[in-house]
Amino acid sequence: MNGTAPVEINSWERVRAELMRRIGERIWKPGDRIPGEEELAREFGCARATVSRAMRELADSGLIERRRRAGSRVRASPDRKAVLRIPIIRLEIEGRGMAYRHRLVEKSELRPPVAVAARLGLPTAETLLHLRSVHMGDGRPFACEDRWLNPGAVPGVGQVDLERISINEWLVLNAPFTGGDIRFSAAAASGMEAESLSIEAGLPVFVVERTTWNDDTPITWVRLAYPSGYSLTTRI
Amino acid sequence: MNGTAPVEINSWERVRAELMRRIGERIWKPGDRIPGEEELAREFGCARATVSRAMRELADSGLIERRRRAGSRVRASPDRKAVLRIPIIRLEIEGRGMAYRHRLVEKSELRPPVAVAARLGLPTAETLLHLRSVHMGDGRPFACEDRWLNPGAVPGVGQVDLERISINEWLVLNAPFTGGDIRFSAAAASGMEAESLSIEAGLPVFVVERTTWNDDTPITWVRLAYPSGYSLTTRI
DNA sequence: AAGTGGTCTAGACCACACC
DNA sequence: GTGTGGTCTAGACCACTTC
Repeated sequence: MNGTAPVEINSWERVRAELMRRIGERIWKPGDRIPGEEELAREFGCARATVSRAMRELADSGLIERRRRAGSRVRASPDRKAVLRIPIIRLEIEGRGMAYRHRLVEKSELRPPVAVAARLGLPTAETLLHLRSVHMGDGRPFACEDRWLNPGAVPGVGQVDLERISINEWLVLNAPFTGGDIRFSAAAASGMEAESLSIEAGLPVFVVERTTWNDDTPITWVRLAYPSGYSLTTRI
Repeated sequence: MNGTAPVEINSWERVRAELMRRIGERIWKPGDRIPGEEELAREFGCARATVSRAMRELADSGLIERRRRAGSRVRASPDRKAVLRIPIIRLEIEGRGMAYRHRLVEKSELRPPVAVAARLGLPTAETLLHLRSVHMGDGRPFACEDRWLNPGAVPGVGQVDLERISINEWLVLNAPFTGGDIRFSAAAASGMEAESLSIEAGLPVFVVERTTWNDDTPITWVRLAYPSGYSLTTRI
C-alpha cells in the first residue's frame, strides 16, 4: 500500500479532485475507509494541512464522513448542500421584468394560533404582529404572504411604513437571523389565498413555510403561497 | 481605531462568533467594509490563518463577501446554504414507519421529448431509457416517478433487476454525480399521475424535478410527484 | 493507551484587482 | 505598483474515540 512514488499534486483543490476521482470511479467504494491524512500527504508530497483542507471540503459536501480515531469513510448516500436564498420578493418579480406592487391586507396584534406559536416556541398568550400581504407583478397577484412576527425580536418594526416597503423586504434587509427552517409543499388554495391570488379555491398552490430565529429568539413565521406555474430552482 | 488591547479570543470559532455578533448587532452594517485579516489577527491576538478560517466560514454561509485587494464587506441579503438530500425513497417511507413496496410501471427505450432532451443537453435523436415507477407505503401510493436515464452515463444499469431494487435507490447507491439542479413546484395532477397515485386528476401534487450529471455527462432527469400532504423540510 | 482528525502558529509566497 | 485575500509549509499540541 505504501512506497508509492509521490504524484506531485499541489494545492488542496487538486488533492480534492483526485480524491473525488477515486470516490467517483469506485476505487474507494461507499463505506470504505480512506487512508489517513498523513499517509495521503506523503503520497501527494504536500503538507498534512493541505490534505486536511481537501478532506474537510469533501466532508462539507457530504462525500465522506470523518471521525477521530476511526478515520474517514466514503458515505453511501451523499448529502449535498444547495444554496437557498431568502428572496426579496420585489426583486424576484422585477427580475422577471414585471413591475412590482404590494398590498398590505391586514395588520393586527393578535394571539397566534397554537400551530404558529408552537413553531415559534412561544406561549399562545403572547400577542404577535399578524401581517397579510399580496405581492403583485404587473398588477397580477404573484404570491401571498401570511406572517406572524415577534415584535420583541425586531426592534424598530413598529416605526416602519409597511405600505411603502413590504415587510418581507424590510426584514431581509434589517433583521439578522442565525437560523431557520423551511418547508416546501403543495396545497389546495384556501378561500382566503384564492381570493388574494385571484384564482379559484382548491387550485394548486406552491407553499413555502419558513421560521427564522436569532440565536434563541424566534423572529417570524411566514407562509408564502404561489399559484401553480411558479417554481423554485436551485443547484446542487 | 487601533491600539485596542488584544481581546484574547482563540480558535476560529470564537473569532467567527465575535464577527457574527458585530454583524448581527449592526456594528458593521450591510455594505460596510470589515477590517483586514491582519488587523483582526492583531486585535484578537491570533494568527492570520485563524482569522482567515473564520472569515472563510462567514463567506461560506453568505454573511460576508470577500474580494482580493478590495477587502471583505457585509452582505446585504445573505444567501444561506441548506442541506438537500437526494433521498432513497424506500428509506423515506420506512422512516415514517410504513412498509415499502414499489412498482415498475414502464420500462422502454425511447427518444425523449424535446423538453427532457434540452434539460439533459442531449440530442433528441438519441434514445434514452424511460422508466416510470410508483413508490408505496403500506400499500398506498406515496410518490410517482417519471425518469429518463442516459444509459451511457451509468454502465451496468442494464443488468439491474429493477423489480427488486428501485431505480431511485440503485442510482443513489451506484451512480456518482458531481452536480445537478433541482426544481420545486406545485401542479395539478396529470391523468397518469392521478392514476398512479390513486387521486383525482387536478388535485395538487408537490413536484420535484431533478437533473444530475457527472462532470459534463448528463445522467438522468426525473420528475417526482407527491400527493398533497407531503412536505419537504430543511434547515438553514 | 494510542491513533486519528482538528486546530493553531509564524512565516512565506502567490494571485488578483484596483490604482 | 501595491494591498488584500488565498494558499502552503513544518511543526506542534489538543480532543476525541476506539482499542
